[in-house]
Amino acid sequence: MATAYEEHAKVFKAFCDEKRLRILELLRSGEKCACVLIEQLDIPQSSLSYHMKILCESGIVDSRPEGKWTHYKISDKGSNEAMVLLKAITTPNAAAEESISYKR
Amino acid sequence: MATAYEEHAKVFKAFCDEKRLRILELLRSGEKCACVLIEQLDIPQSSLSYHMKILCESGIVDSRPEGKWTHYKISDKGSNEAMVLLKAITTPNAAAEESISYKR
DNA sequence: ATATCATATTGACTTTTTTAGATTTGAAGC
DNA sequence: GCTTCAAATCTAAAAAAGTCAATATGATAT
Repeated sequence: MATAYEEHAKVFKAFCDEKRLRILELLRSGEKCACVLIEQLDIPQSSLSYHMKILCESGIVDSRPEGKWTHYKISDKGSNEAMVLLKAITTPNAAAEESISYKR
Repeated sequence: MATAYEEHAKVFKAFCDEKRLRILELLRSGEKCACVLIEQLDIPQSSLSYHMKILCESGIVDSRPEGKWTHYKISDKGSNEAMVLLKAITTPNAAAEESISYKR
């Protein structure tokens, strides 16, 4: 059973790798076929597939199989959820503020 | 020389580890001394120090040395920059939209 | 200056992540 | 059916990240 922390970490792992950031940059200009990503990034097919799996499982990217091809695009829903999560993680918890900040 | 992608990846690495997320959760309730974090997380001192270094270098956490102690807190500036960066990474690039999405 | 305490750094080790060739799967066309 | 092509999975190896005891550093107190 994954903790909430592990679940959250998984989301941000999408943004922790240089190759995945380059993939997202390419997808910012619209939906792309895997073949285009492989060509533009100049990486092996298995490597792209590995990173796309991570991006899709984190919810940041959606895949749309169409015949032999798979098209990928940035997920509005996933992106917004990541924004909300990041905000939640870094926003002071007012109710708990002013609690003890050091021992003794 | 680090690429922009590497720089950006570094920011999100702050949120990619379960322990660091637990540290941030503790800091949401206000500034904390390292001693408190060690006690609450039940991890060795060197382990906390390792994670605090990553959090501080990513800009998400600020440290404030005070005599023998060091106090840590979430950085508003760093958090906001991470939000802006995440938004930029996942927002469609209107100018480049509708470009070629597959070969041939 | 010596002792003490808090944090940082080092080094050896383990675990996790990433890489890339080989193989498999699955859909389309013949 | 068989062939072709795209993508996913497998496998082993390399690289990166995390762990933790031991040591070093740096500030305070005596």
